[in-house]
Amino acid sequence: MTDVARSPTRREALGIESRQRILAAATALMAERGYAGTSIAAVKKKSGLPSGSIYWHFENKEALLLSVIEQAAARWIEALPDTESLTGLPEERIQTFLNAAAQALEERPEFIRLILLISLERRDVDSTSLVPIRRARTLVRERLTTLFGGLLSSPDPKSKDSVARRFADFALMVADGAFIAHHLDRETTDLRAAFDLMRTALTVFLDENAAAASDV
Amino acid sequence: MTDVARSPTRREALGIESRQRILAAATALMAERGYAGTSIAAVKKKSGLPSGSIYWHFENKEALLLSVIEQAAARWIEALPDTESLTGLPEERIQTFLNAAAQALEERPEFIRLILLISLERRDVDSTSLVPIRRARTLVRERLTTLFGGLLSSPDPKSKDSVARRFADFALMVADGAFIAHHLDRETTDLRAAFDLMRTALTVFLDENAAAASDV
Amino acid sequence: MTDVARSPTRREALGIESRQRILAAATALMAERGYAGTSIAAVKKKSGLPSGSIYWHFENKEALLLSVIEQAAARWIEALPDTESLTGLPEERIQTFLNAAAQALEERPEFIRLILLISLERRDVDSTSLVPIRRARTLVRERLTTLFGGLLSSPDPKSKDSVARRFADFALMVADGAFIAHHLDRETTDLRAAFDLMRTALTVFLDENAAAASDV
Amino acid sequence: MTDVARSPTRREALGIESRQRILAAATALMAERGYAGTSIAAVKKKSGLPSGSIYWHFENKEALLLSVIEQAAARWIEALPDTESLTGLPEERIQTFLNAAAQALEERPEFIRLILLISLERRDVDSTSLVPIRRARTLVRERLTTLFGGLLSSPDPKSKDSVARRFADFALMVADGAFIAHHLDRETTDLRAAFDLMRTALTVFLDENAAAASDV
DNA sequence: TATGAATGAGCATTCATTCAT
DNA sequence: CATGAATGAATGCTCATTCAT
Repeated sequence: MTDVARSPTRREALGIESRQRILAAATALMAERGYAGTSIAAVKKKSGLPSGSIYWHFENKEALLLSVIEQAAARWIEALPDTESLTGLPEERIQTFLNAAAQALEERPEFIRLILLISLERRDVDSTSLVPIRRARTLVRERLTTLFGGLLSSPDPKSKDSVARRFADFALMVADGAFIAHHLDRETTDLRAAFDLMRTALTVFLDENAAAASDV
Repeated sequence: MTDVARSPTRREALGIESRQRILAAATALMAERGYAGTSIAAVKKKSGLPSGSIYWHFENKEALLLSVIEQAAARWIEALPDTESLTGLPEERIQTFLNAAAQALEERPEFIRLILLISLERRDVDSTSLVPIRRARTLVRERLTTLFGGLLSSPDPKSKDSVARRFADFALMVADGAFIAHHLDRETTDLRAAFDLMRTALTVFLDENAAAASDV
Repeated sequence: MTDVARSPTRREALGIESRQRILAAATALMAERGYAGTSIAAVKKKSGLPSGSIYWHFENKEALLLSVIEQAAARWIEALPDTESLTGLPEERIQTFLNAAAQALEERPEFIRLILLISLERRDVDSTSLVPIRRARTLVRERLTTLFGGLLSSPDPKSKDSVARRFADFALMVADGAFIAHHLDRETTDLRAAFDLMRTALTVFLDENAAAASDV
Repeated sequence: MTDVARSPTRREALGIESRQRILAAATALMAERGYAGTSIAAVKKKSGLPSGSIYWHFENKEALLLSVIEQAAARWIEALPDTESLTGLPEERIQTFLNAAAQALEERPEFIRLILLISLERRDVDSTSLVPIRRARTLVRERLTTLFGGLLSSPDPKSKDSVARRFADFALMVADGAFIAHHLDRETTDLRAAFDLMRTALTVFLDENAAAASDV
């Protein structure tokens, strides 16, 4: 008896849609005003579903937040290009990856906004909501580490990985910082220029690394 | 003996101290839990002063937030070294400045935390609280621009300023991003390493700029 | 069996009863102490229902006041006899009507008390609550005008209506004034005597009118 | 040793003026919004004097109300003509008196408004504030009784007084009712017409009384 | 005589949550 | 699966009043 994925009944499908509507409303509100600033009444109003339904689908407000973050984190990861799909010269691969990241930042700022806001707001209150956030960030860092590792030319795999990791951390920092700058000083900030500068920096690091490696 | 600027009476001095106690409590709480997450009851409990007194010193919660931010922004600026006090070679100056910035980040993280949290949380609610934040950031950016301008060697002052400004933006981004990384992935993040990487990047940019300038 | 106007479920019936309990408590309190003098806590205590329930049934205190007034106005009108039901000689009809009015005043003074108090207290604050009051008074004035119109004997319908209207205004004034006298100087005031005097006055007016009409 | 009314010192005069300013502000506010609807903060704002000063001049809010009412009642009585000053035929005397009353109603509605509002609002809370109100009304009723008594021609002084008293009560009722009508249905109410009607009624009563007296 | 600062009880209202249907 | 009614704790804020100066 195989576990055949039976298609949901009409009733179930309706339930799934309701859940999704609540999740979408909560995501938008929490990304805008934070967790404490988002009332169940506001979610009810925005989703169009009665508050009772919200508590049918989610145990409580905390659980709703967790689902919101999990979904947002999953989508954030989906938006980033897979490192394996990148080809060409090192500089080209970096360029492609950073372009994709900058584009994701510009087009779907709500996810990063949500992640940053919640992680700042909830750190000392309840850290369970930070788990999926950390998991997602770790995944992104690993992807970046893999990318840089593939571009470095050190003979020592251990030091290579360490250098790649440092580059990855640096890239993530610039991305976060760029988002905040874009968010806070939108008029005076040129997001693309910042990513260009980062690309230059990373390319230079790579070149230095290549030179150091050939010295050996 | 003219009656200029009479010193405050005992009662007035007490009032000033009360105000300061409320402000300190509110700053700590809002930096930790955000604006919406900080209740007046919590401020009352933490400051030890009755809620009526809070409303005697501040018109409402919004006004309290504004005062909190203004004080935090002022202290944040005070903590940063003045560019004029920096001496030595370009690399040394950058190093000194970044060291001071990293130290401020490590020792007094609450101010940046507050600034980032509030600017994310309140953006779409009420932007008046963002005014002192933007003012402080602009001041820091200008200080950085001056620093880099003094180290660049372009003959064209206009392009020099433009380059210095881009470097300043970049540095601020890395600083913000570093704070977030430090905050979110404390175990896996090496703040000093990130600032070292930024220093390297900036030094390389400067060298490239020097080379480009001598080409002319 | 069509599904028209289904009877309320047990829960719904309970809700209606709750609403009615709140309304009754608020009516009694507001008629006694006015709008500003009636706290939600007092309504909660008197009705026995939690404050949250009050806000479930009424949007806010203002809306509760409006409902209170609407209900009171409706009952006030119900208490007054319909002019069409009056028979007999003019003097008898007037007597019957005034008796009913005096009785209503004595038995259910709360409604007039509420109407007078609120209309004095809220005039310059928010006049929406005066709308149902004005509507009710207009209806009473029209009923009185009809009554007097039926008793007058002027050949000119226009002047007849104008005279009837003046009599109606006058009767309403004496009724209001009688209530206040009854309220303020209860010991020294004889409500029935006042209504008797009014009846005499109105009868005399009618006679004068008849004489004037026959002169033509 | 006569009780020479020494003129107040400058300091005292200032105090009297402050007291008067507070009283004026409180009168206006309480006549508009009632006692419960008038906060000390509002009196402070309207009078321009600090709340501490209000409590220096008046023991508490209740005492302030009492002073407000006493002053208002005194002025209300002052505004009415003395019955002894009235001369001429009975009808003329009534006309003069009612004209003065109607004028007072139109020109200084705040006093009646205050008296009616407070007496409705405070009846069941604290009746001490009703004492000066009752005293003032009694005085007015007596003045009216004297006026009518002088116009009546009954040989029996006891019955004469009783009739005069009934007329006085009736006149007061119409006056109060006229004020309310003027207040509530200003557009549709003709205050002068109502007073004219009352005058007619009173004159008729007097004539009837004269006829009845001569019958004896 | 006057007053600005303070106080805690009380205010109207919203909150997250429960539950009978 | 869904929902409208209910609940009482907690919210931001105003209140009448006190008191050192």
